[in-house]
Amino acid sequence: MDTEALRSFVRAAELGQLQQAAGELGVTQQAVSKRIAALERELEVRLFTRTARGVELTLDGQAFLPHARGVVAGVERAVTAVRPGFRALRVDVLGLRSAQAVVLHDYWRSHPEADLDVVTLRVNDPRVAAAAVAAGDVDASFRTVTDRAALPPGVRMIPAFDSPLELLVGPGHPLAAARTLTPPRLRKHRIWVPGIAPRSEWAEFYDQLTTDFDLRIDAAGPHFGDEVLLDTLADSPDVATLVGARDRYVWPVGHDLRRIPVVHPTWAYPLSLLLPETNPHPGLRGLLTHLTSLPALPGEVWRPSWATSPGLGGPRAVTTAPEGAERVR
Amino acid sequence: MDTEALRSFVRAAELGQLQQAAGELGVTQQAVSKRIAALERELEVRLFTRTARGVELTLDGQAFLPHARGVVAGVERAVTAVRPGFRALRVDVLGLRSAQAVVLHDYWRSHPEADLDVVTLRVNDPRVAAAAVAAGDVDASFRTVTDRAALPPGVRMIPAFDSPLELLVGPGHPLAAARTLTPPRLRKHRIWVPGIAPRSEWAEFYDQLTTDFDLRIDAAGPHFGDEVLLDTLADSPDVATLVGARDRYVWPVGHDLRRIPVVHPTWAYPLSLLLPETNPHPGLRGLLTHLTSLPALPGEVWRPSWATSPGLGGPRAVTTAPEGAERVR
DNA sequence: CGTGGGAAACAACCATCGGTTGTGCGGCTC
DNA sequence: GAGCCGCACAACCGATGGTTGTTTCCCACG
Repeated sequence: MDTEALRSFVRAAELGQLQQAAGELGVTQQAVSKRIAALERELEVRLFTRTARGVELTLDGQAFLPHARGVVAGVERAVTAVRPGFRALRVDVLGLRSAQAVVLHDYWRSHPEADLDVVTLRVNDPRVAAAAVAAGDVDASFRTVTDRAALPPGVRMIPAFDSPLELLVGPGHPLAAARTLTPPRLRKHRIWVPGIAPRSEWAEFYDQLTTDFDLRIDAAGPHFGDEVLLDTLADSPDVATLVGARDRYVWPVGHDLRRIPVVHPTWAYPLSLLLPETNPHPGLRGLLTHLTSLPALPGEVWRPSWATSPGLGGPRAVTTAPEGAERVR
Repeated sequence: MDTEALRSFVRAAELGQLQQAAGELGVTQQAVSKRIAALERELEVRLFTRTARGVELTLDGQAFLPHARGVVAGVERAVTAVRPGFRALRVDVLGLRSAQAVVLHDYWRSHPEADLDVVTLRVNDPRVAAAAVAAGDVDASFRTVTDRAALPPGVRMIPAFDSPLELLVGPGHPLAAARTLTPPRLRKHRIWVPGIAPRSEWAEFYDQLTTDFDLRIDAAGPHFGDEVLLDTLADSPDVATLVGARDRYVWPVGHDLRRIPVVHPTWAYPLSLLLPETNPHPGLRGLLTHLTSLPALPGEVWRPSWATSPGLGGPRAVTTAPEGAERVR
């Protein structure tokens, strides 16, 4: 079935004339007549009764019309969904349960009219994500490239928001009862953060954390999925892990895991957003505004060196970074 | 855009292979490849990345897929909406505000899963409606053919339900304050029922009513629409009309019209249903069951002669007419 | 490191389709 | 009854979408 035929049918039904419909569609009356005839042949029903001054819907035609309209509208949406420059804002996140996705969800809930596509590129290397941004495959990506030289031309990186870390432990862990924790209390406890790719920004983050606070962070070993991690934590009396405060984790009620904020200082993982320097998606503006409106972390905050080095935008509070938003057209 | 191409795209995306998709669709791999290529050319984006062991959706492909699914499903629905034997049950009513439509609406509300199309044939002659039933254009029609010989072959008529009449008057009418009315009290009052086609079953109904109860029913004159009728009633101190108790009429609050039931006896307009004798629509069964489950009119009931003559099914209560339903396959 | 296999793309060919112009036909309208 | 309006039919033609045969590419495996 040809969607052009459906379009012709809808227009002809609305106008009550093949002639006029043909004119609007930029083809001859005969072409429209053939399209309708083909449709009728395919459906094996008559859609129009032909009268002296046009056409009139049969009952079958009346029943068919709303469906045809729906299909035509669907095709329209389908095309605009991928049309470069018109499609929905497409933002890459690390995972659908990450704090990034939560923030995006919040944004969408407060701006339901925003056309937003949340995708996961399924690549680890942030440089690959940056390349995807450069190529226009995605309009923005919540990734951090710690080495500015690795940023492809045409892509810039701006601070997005700080994700505070929490300790996640099972009920048998010695720290399980704490309401909050300060870094010194975590010394000598084993912190297990599996699946950290070597030389990634996460590896660097935990390296600095380990050094600055004299911790035992075990970032080695493959990650077999959140389920395995959570199962292990639930049963273990001495293993803990770190998660973002806004990351979504779900576990069976029996696990009885505890999330304990770390304070004095709060450990903040600074999330960045990669976006094209030129011709950013118009929908980005709203997202950036939303990001700048997020409240800053309260109290004393620790960040990794790259977030405080002037080479990458300097140590500026997220709440006072309007330039990033303003520079977007 | 060709919906076959969309179908191929969806299937290929699900299977991750053009080859298999081609097999399922009954065409060669090359055909599917060309369809996808055409789609990509039309959309000006790549939908798949080609790998050694199949295809994988690009981000654009991922964004496009749900829309493509929607369109394919829409086409499916559109086709079944008119496919003879599979389409929704299509019932003709005199008007969307008539008691018939109200009953159908009740039926649909109690059976939301029933696929029901309520249509108005926009013809006055019940024989034309009967012909539409015979031709299969509609599956049933709430019409009454008083002369059995006028029923086309293959169409039968069964009693549907009785519609009790009420007097509709303006606030200035002498009967406006009555809670109920008996026929003798209506004598000498002018009852205006415009738009009755001569020799129609409605004309016959009012003829018999006039004769049996010695009324002044003025059934002449064209009907300029309910608005005109209601406006006239609202202002007139001596004009009344008859409406079905379940007919939906709406008027401005200022009109202050009154609906007054007629009792001892209740005047019942017997509604009938025309339906094909053979191969009725499967959905009809549920509707007929619903009709037989409607409560009979309470008290003393008057009906026109054709509803009580044995030639057309005899005087039987609607509530005791299961044969009609049972005989439907 | 070459090789075989699997999957998609490319090429050539052909029937069909969808578009065009030209013409016929049936109902209104005057 | 003549003219007009609007749709259908006919003939024609380039584009399209299908086929078979062949090539290319990537990966796995010996």
